[in-house]
Amino acid sequence: MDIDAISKALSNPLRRQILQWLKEPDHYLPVEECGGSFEKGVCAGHIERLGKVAQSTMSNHLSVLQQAGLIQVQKYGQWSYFSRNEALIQQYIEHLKQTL
Amino acid sequence: MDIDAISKALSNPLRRQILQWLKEPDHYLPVEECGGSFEKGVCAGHIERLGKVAQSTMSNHLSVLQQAGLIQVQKYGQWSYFSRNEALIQQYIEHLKQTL
DNA sequence: TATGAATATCGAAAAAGTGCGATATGATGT
DNA sequence: ACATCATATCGCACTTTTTCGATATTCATA
Repeated sequence: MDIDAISKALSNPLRRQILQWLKEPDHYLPVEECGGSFEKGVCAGHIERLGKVAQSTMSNHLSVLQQAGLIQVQKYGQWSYFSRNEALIQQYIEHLKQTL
Repeated sequence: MDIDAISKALSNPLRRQILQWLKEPDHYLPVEECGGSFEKGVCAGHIERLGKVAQSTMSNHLSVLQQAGLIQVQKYGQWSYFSRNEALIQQYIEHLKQTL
């Protein structure tokens, strides 16, 4: 668990927002467009439409979250499905409870 | 509770370290030099000696932590005694548990 | 009042983060 | 093969963060 990478990833408001979107995608996104379910995660394009930034910017934020381990990617064809790494998120909160 | 200010404050490794030092000052600092106890907190000079950065740099980090509300200052004469704001720290962890 | 000690603030330089458009990559469909 | 769509990466500008030395402030004391 890379505390520094996680802390930095969480220091950006849009990246925190992305984690919220991924938590309950059906509250924010039309499930029909995502293969009928969010089981595999949410594809980058949908997240991009929610955050009002350029495609390359969003791609970069997703990459930062991924490198910190907070989200995972599964690729199906030309789509990238992002989902939260709940285990790591819990582990990080637990770490804060112990050390912060 | 300013989530953004707290997140940014915690995104720096030295500032996280400072919070640890303040958590158990007697593990790191000589209590004799601090008026016989750490009840009021720890004075800036002691923290400066632990972190190997310039005095102005440390002063700035302490200021960032303070503006986020994570630590408090009490001034006695020419000394500034810093201590953790445990209530806010707990509140922040609780917030993460709910929203992250 | 002059000196020193503890801390804060200022100004500048370097480093890191953020954002965008353009381009590249890689899969899909015609 | 070619055009298209989804996503990633590149190059660059802009902003913010980090750090430092120098200076200011504030209090204590000779």
